[in-house]
Amino acid sequence: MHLSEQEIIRREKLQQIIDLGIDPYPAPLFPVSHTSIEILEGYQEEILEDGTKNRLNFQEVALAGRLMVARPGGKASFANIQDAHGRIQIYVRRDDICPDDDKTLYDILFCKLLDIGDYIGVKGYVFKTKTGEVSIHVKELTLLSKALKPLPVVKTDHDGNVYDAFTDIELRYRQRYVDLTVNRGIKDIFIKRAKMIQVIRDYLLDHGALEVDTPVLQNIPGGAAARPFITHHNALDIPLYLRIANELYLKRLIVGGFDFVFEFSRNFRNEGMDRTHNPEFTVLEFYVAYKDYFWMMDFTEKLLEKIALTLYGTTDVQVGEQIISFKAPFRRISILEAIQEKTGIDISEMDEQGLMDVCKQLHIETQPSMGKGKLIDEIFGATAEKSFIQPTFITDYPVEMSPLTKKHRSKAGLVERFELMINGKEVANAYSELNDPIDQRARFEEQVQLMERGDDEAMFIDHDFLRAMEYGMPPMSGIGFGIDRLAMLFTNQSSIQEVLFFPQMRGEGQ
RNA sequence: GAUUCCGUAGCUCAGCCGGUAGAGCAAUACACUUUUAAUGUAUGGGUCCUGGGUUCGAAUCCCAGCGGGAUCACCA
Repeated sequence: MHLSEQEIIRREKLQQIIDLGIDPYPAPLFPVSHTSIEILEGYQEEILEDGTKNRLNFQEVALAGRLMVARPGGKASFANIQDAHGRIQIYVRRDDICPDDDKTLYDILFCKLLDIGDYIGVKGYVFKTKTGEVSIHVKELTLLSKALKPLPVVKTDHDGNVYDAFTDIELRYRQRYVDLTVNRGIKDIFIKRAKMIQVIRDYLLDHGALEVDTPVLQNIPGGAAARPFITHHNALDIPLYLRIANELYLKRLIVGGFDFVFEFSRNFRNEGMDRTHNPEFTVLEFYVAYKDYFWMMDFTEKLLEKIALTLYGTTDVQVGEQIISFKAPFRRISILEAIQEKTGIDISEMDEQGLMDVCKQLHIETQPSMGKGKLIDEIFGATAEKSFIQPTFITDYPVEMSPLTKKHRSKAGLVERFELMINGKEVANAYSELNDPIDQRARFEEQVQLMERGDDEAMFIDHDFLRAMEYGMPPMSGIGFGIDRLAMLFTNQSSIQEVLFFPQMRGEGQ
């Protein structure tokens, strides 16, 4: 193993610590009593008539964290420790932590052998220094874990200027632990993401939903049009697929008598990666019996409004250069109207050849395998999709590209489906779900024909799913939310990798 | 997958019309004994992504590969 000079020095220090009889990785718990932020926000003192200060709280505290900045001196030192919530200054006086003649703990351990990144625990009382900084006067100091690699040292001055930030994107993603440790604001992105998910979960639970788990390993990868990852079960000697969606399983549960189920589903798709696609990603799907897609639009816009209000206290959220308003209700427009609005072309009565001609006219590439539905989707994607910045429900898609969706109650050739577009991207996809088993079987068979025409993303027939439907499936509406995309919106990030702790990377090839 | 840019010390970067490497922070030592990105002086630290090629000589030019970013295409 190749070690840098600094790593060698730290290993030597580690040995010296051991030689002093100090365990660099002690086992006993450290009784943390407060967090940095509790102290920084809660410290109180009063100034007496004679001008002296009287500390009112935090007479005994115990904190643990990483040593991040040290300004050692001969008899007293200042340093910062960083815990999960922030940084706080500590004041270490030699004669306090070494009350006897033996000053080793201060002179050697603290001044010589501790490094940036080491975990320490301190006990003492809180005071305000003469420069006005709330600090911990340390009475007792414990090494909790020695760090053998040097962290990047990122410094911020009082004007908020950052010096020597750890910015290499590849290193930040590969060593997210370092990114989280040294770069301010990274944790906040993930905390916001977690809060967003919590708001959604609470909202669903408040409306009577049941959170469920369904298989990740599936015999038939159903519920979406996508290329799956394939794996193999040794004992059964069968191929298994990592799920591309959980839709068909949640619907089986509705058949079984639940009326509102949801799952945060990690899905896997063996397709390209870019700043909005990771091979594994999270989709929230939920299904509600006896509802239709109009109900789902109402429910969805209220949910998003609630997320915005909870995270930001307002419905207006800054996303890139845009201010996005999550104030319900959202605009609703059918896909055919949207295309007409953006291009002036009315394609509602066109057949496959007519659509092909429109594509040619608009310089959109087509494949012979594309059916009518796919062509309409291509036209929408090329001409209209990106222009929907404010939340908009695009409704009433062609039946060909929606094999799991109920036929529209009044518009022939269309289905009761909507996609929610925000900032030019699809965030959610929902239907009045198809529950007619005869129709469902026919739709699957059309998918088989598409597959034979060369569409490698057409759906497989799931006979068990059809069987379930034949037992009777109540009418319902369902939706899938791209949780990562939603997290990008609500944290103002333009790359999916910034909202995933560990985005997919190639091997480092050691 | 295509195009394009990038890969130099622990971190951030300079050096790139070829002459075998520099800065700041970090580290080490000494001095100073202190506050708040940054005290001073000195020192150490590099398979310049990897492998080939051109050349007397390659971090620098050429080719291939590996890894990453951006844009485009497909997909959520």
